[in-house]
Amino acid sequence: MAGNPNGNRHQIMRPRRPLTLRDVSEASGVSEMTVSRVLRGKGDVSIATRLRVQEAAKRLGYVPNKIAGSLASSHVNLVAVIIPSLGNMVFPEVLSGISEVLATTSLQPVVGVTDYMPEKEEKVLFEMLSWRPAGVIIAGLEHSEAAQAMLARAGVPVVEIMDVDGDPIDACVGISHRRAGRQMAEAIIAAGYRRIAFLGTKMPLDHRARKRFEGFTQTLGKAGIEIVDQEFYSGGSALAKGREMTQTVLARSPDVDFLYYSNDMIGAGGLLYLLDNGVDVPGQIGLAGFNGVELLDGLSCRLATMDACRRAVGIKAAQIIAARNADPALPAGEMVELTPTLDPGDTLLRSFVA
Amino acid sequence: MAGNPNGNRHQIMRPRRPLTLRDVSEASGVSEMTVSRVLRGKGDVSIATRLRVQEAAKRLGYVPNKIAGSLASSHVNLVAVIIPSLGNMVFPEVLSGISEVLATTSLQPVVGVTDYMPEKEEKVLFEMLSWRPAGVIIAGLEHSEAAQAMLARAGVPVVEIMDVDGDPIDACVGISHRRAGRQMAEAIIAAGYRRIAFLGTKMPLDHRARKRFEGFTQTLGKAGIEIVDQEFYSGGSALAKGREMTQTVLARSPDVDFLYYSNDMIGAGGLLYLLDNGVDVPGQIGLAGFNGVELLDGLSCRLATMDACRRAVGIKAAQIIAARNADPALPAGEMVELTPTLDPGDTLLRSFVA
DNA sequence: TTGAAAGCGCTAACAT
DNA sequence: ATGTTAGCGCTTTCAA
Repeated sequence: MAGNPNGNRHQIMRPRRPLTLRDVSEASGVSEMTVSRVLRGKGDVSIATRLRVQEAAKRLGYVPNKIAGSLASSHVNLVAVIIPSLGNMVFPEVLSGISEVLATTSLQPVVGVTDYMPEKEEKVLFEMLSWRPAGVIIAGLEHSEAAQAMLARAGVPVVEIMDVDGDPIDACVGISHRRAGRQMAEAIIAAGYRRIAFLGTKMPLDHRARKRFEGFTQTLGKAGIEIVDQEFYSGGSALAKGREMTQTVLARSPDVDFLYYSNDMIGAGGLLYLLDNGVDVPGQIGLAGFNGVELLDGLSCRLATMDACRRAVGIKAAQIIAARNADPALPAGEMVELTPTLDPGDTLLRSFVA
Repeated sequence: MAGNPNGNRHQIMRPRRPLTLRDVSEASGVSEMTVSRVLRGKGDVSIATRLRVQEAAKRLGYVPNKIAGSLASSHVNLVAVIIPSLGNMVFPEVLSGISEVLATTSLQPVVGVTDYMPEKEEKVLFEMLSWRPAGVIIAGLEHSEAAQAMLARAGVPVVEIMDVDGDPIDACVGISHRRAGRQMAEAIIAAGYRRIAFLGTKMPLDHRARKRFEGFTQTLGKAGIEIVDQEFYSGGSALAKGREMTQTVLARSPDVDFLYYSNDMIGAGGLLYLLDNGVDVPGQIGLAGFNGVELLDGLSCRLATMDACRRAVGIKAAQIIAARNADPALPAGEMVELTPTLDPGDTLLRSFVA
């Protein structure tokens, strides 16, 4: 420092090899073991050594190698989160609940996306398990046999989320989509609608939408009502698709009085279409979607919907992982069924009965 | 198998220790090394041994340990992707471009979210670098000094995305937001609007929105026009916020004739508000947003916008990482500026001049 | 409070 | 085509 006539040449050539604990050890004159203790904040280290080590680590720009650390300690702070998609607003909200909780722990979420494809789910799961995560949060209860076997053998907490209609491998947090479909059917019937159409995603891929549909038609059936028409879609902008599908259904079945959509975005598209065409909503035609997508707050007319408790699901799932991680002796198989609330918005006539 | 009178008791007790290569080796009677070769598909292994090993691995349910593998080979197939948010439609689309390209390689994206907070970015980056990823894709050109130092020292390809207005550390893929702001200003002026307001996110956090704003006001200034009013927001549903902000601005500055929004969602909220209130769009008031959010296709009136080339950015960034990963001798510092296209939609009067 | 030795589960490099 | 040896960079365990 004092009087060091170092010229202003370029920085010292950096070694292109990543720094190791040993580099910090040599730079600070402290054993590797003690450096490791300082950097992890474990064990008793004198304040003096601690400072020397920290200074050296910072000066060198040392970034610990978690690969080596995890191998040595057989502890990985990663939680695998496997979801079908990031392209709609539903899973990002689950994620945000998960992140929020894990941020209070030493755990970190790692996200894998399956695009609703079982083979891809299997692949992503295998890939993630090969990093030996501390836990797995995975959407849905339907998985290939291989995937189920992997989850069962993983030896870490597994939380299946979003759905409770089925047999969980371990823990489970979600809502009953069958019940949600039934509840919506009841509300629609109570409001006096009778000629009801269903508009949804192509469903073999989306088990939750399928279960809602099943619960829905089942309850209608008990009331002696049959779906008047149905229409399915796959790709594209959901809003535009909702418009198209609605137009198609109305052309084919001009006498429908209710449209039940498998998600809010296509529902909103349908709503906009009807309003543009001067249809009396909810007098002539009522509508309902599913999810409680906050994104749509701000439409001139609020679509009836049912909240899927997405954030709450993420929070609870992460809490289970965190708790079991902190205390592996905790019992497995926790089951949490959340209760979605029906929001009639402006597109579902209020019924006279409660 | 034949004649084995095993009762139907529960499955064999599974050892709660994860399986290792050694287990597969013993089960198949093949050396660990050869098992390793089979499982990685590297090196010459006779078809017979290959089959024996694969059978054993599948039967046992062996999942390789990438932690050990990566440590031994010092190759990690992870690409760190660091973005500000998953809650709007912009970054998921970038991600999908990245995934699409990486899916054709052995690399895998791992996503970290910063919530537009520099400290969090630093933390997430440190955390991800400690897994020694094969590359880093990170949004923006503005990072804390510490973050810049980490990126520069990481020893792997770094691609800064979404923005080209600044000094990249290594490679860079994006659009010029200053230019985008200027271009939009030119179009608005050409269309004859003069009393222009700006409505946006609170900007210190969002450098790209800030740069658009700067380019925008700069070009207006050259034409002797000053922003009539401005309004900023932070949380909440963007659509609803767009409504609110628009109402606020109109109340405060009833004579505005153009509203420039920092993103499409709030722009759409504003548009819906104006239409609900019978304002003549784009005659009395014109509007424009930014991003080219496909989600909004399906609104009765198409908002003028500018495509941020999100998918293309993701694709190009991933290609750079993949190429440099395949051939580390490739030159660093590649710079790709994409050209956004202005879509006047239905909310920006066509100008007479080209 | 600090250090030395052993090894986590796998793969590179070198046999054979 | 297959096996053997020596680590990868860290942490655990034990000793001082």
